[in-house]
Amino acid sequence: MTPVQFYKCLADETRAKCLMLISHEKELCVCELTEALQASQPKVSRHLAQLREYGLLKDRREGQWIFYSINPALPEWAVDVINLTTQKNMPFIKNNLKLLKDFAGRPERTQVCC
Amino acid sequence: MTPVQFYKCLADETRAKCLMLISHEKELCVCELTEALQASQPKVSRHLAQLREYGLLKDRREGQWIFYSINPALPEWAVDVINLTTQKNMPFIKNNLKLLKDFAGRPERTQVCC
DNA sequence: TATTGACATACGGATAACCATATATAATAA
DNA sequence: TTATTATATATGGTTATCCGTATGTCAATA
Repeated sequence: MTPVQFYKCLADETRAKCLMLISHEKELCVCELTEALQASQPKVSRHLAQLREYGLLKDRREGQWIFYSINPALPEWAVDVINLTTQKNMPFIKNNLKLLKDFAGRPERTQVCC
Repeated sequence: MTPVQFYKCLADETRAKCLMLISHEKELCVCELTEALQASQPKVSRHLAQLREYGLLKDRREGQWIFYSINPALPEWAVDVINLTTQKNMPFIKNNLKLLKDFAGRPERTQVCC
């Protein structure tokens, strides 16, 4: 993983917000992100697939849902960059967090994350 | 400056290496970066202009040379990201630092940087 | 003032990135 | 087994990004 590959993953609004929301919420499924971003399902899914392929996210299935979280195998500096970006740019995802909070269809988690 | 705008600046090898080399050396001129990156002058100049326009770099003229350094007006989190990336990815710029060190045509600095 | 060296910018053309739409898969429920 | 819900992938078109080449600008010097 070169720095350039890593930053290409962050250089798109959909991907950046997915990472920041997941960094903030620890774990989110595709439909939650679709709602929070007000984006189409294939669009969100495609970007999540890219983040998984590049090793930034990991996924786990629970019933019909697939939950995404930050890949613990990611280099420490990259995790630090994601968390720092999230903490210092909360206004960037403020509206998305509200949409997520107001989303009625959020699935129950039976397993605790991490 | 949104996080996405910032990371688009880092999502290109030429720009990422320019930022990392400047982060490491404090200040570099265009001809030094052109040599270190083994790239064409217009290519380097164009990317530096973009980094300046987005507020990541500042420039100062000294005679014929234009020296670029990290813009002190940049948000702290962004400076931290650049420095962290540089410190934790030295192998990525190792060859470029050697080319810079071996470059015979480096200009003298009459002013001290920063 | 003419020349040289350092740097910036303008202009196409090539490539990569992104998106909407349609369709496929996988689990669950009827 | 059929239908439904959640998610993934494939296809083609559009836009953005990047680059090489040519040229312009500015300062120093002859």
